[in-house]
Amino acid sequence: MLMSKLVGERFKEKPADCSLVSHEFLIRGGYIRHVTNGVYSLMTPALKVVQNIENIVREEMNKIDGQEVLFPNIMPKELWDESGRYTSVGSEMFRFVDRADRPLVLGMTHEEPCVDAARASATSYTQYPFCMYQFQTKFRDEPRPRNGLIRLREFIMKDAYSFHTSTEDLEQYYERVKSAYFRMYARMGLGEAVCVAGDNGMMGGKIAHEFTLLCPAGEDIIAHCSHCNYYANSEVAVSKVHPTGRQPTELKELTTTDCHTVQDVCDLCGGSPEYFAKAVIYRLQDGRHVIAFVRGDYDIEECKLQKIVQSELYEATPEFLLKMHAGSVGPIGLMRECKEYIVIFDESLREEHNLWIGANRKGVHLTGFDYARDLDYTPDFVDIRKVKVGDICSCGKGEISLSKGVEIGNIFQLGKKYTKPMNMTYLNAEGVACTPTMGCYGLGVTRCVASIIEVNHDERGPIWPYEVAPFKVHICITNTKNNDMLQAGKTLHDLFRNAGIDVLLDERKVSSGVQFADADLLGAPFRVIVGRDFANSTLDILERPVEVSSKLFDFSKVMAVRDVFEFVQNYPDKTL
RNA sequence: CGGGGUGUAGCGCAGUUGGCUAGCGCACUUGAUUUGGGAUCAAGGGGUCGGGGGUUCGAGUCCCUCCACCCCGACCA
Repeated sequence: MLMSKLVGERFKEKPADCSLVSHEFLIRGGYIRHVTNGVYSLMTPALKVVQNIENIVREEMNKIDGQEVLFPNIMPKELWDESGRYTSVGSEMFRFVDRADRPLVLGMTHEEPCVDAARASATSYTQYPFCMYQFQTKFRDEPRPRNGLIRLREFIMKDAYSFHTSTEDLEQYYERVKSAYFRMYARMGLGEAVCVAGDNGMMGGKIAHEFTLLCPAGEDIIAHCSHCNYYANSEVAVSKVHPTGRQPTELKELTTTDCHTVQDVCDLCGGSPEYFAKAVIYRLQDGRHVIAFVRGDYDIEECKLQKIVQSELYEATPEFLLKMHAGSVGPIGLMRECKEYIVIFDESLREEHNLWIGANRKGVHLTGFDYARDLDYTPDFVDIRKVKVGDICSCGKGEISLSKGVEIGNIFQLGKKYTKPMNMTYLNAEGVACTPTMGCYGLGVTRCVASIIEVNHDERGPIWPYEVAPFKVHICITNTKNNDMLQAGKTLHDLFRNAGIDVLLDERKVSSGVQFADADLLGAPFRVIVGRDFANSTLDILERPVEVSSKLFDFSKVMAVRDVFEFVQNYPDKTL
């Protein structure tokens, strides 16, 4: 490829509105072009990275017996009615009608067409297990796309679906996929990715893991243990609390006029947040409210609470807050459950015997609360809190710390969530009709492009790992008026191109500074410079980003060009 | 969906209480001099000022309305 013909502008200035380096370099390097909210055109360099990632993923999926397919993007409403997701997923799905007013959807994930295809033919247990996968554009009407290729409304994903005749078989395959994922990420330069326990979200099923790249650009919070190998998304992360060890005492009243928060009461009365049973109130789908008590130094993890109450959570109504004396809500006098509300206690309160609570009267709190003595029922303590730095890991030995992470893949054990409602069955060895169990495995290809840059760059641009690099070799000719130099560059270019190695030749009549800056943005792992040392019959070869490692090659004979070629081809670390 | 903001050349921006032919930097074209880290000089090309409507002798500027995009939040495999 000739640099003068490469479509896509490169910029010197950092564009406004780029808070991530990957976003900045993708725009500045001419990799992507913004089209509309959360939608980009992928120019040649970006598409080459996508294709290189796809090739890695394809190889690894084939190694675990995946078969590549392509499901459609346009699907009829009826198919999504079968699984119940036409109504359950909400406005994240793009919906439209055709000329005959038939309702259609754009694919945001492909369990439905996959089950539809599989159920037609996989009717005998002898055909199991099997796995189908595809690379497909997904459409999701995200509330807030952002950060370049990290969060898009239209993006490329590898999604895979496996079918099994037993849970054990699914679990075994699940582990094979896990290993394959680690191999894929290592090959594409995301070797630091970790596998974390995750939420199953809209996919359903019980067991779910996410592959997460721990880096500051991430939008997820990942908890991990300093001792064991525990990693979990904070949405589902569990921990043990340090009990305060405070001793039982009598109930006493505190006057807390104008106190609205735990901190207000602490400031006025000298307490500490962990003394409190704090009330957090949400409204439920059925119109009732949930009053969730958690120790004052913790916050509610809404994802966990939603699962406990089996409902979405909404903001509490002002009427209810007024009636309950929000700011002074406490457990004494509340029923466990009634027509208006339900009460839930977090585990962090189980060991506490001298809690500060609201008195359910404006401007009054109580100290010395002991649920065993002061409630006429024993609460069911459940885990609804966000883990916190310094918590004890469930292993009992390590401490929890929190990091940001980008979710670059996820795997789910779906069970029969789709196969059952969609009436997929096979006959087992006894001739009995059974419902297969299913797993699904996603990997965000476009998101990986951005993630690779996040962890492989310097201040001048991306440094692509060899296997995903859009161009493996970037040849700069610093004086294109010199015909010999031009010819040497072209010879080398043709050599690489004819060997099937992606190569870029910068033969533009621009200053070397412009060439080098553009080369930095395009991030080829090797750079060959036909320049000032050409007069001494030598070429420079650089590996990004270490300019000091430049190596000079004798260029006095044509054979020496081949030396450069072989050097790059045989470079020991090129697959790193 | 709530709060805030921005729309003027490919990109980044200026444009005063309404005023004359709509400007600047980068990029682009041509010529000359440069050529190992984003060169210099000269001459050029490129605009429905987001769309529509209104006020006015006159609108990039004021009013109404619609749209798009960005940021914060809610939300979210």
